[in-house]
Amino acid sequence: MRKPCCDKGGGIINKGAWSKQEDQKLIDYIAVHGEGCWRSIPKAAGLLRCGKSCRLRWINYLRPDIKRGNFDQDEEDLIIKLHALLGNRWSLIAGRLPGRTDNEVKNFWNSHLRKKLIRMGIDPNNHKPHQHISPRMVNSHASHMTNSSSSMEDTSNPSDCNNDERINSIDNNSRGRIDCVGVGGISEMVVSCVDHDETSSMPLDLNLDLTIAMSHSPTRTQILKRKENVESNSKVIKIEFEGEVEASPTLILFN
DNA sequence: AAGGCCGCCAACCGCCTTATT
DNA sequence: AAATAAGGCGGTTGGCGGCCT
Repeated sequence: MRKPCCDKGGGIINKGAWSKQEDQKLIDYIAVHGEGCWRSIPKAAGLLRCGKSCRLRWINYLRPDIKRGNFDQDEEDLIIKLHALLGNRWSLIAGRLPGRTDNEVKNFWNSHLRKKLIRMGIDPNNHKPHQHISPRMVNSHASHMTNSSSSMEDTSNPSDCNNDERINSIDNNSRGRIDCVGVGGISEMVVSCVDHDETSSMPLDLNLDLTIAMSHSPTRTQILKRKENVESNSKVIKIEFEGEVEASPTLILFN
């Protein structure tokens, strides 16, 4: 059997903020040996930390490919929309934002986006408008969220009024299907539930595999093609780009 | 200038899943 | 197949800095 991750017995384990020396030791060690068995890294690198702490420090702060600084409008929009689809699955959401970590996305959501949605009259938990907010206001909210990058936005689309209903349906019905519909590219994400008994008490288990292949050209992204596989009880949805359309790569899903 | 308040964010904690024996 | 360690994830906390009174 394996030994415990952290030596809770007697060894002295540092906690709290990392010093520059500790950071450097971890960087140096991983530069030579790569990421590997986190449990053995502290001892091997000469750190008085537990393996989990080393992993967290590396993943959230020291990794060279981390994109630091403010979130741009595209990223903000994407987080809001992915949160509507996935809920608090921060690692999944962060996976769609190159260079961002789950911790960073989570913090950004809790400190900025949640409050922003509340100010707009949107319940950040279910992305539904509060009772006193009219559907018109929701439309203007949707418009605001995408106007930075979407040239295909059409707030007069009556389907927009039902957007939050769809979002809610995937939150409450785990084994859902995402349909991409629209004219001239993907104009909206339609979430409908399939293979799920409304009356069952099955726990939420959103099994989505949103595989996105980027266009070879940075300025031209491609229309989504949806593939569906049925694996066990859940739908796995793979999304690839096919054909070309002018749009922001990160927002192609939601134009 | 000092103290209080608030927001941000790095880090910890504990639970769940996956891998290993 | 069962037990257990390791990894991964999301919720929460605590320290720090900036702003306000």
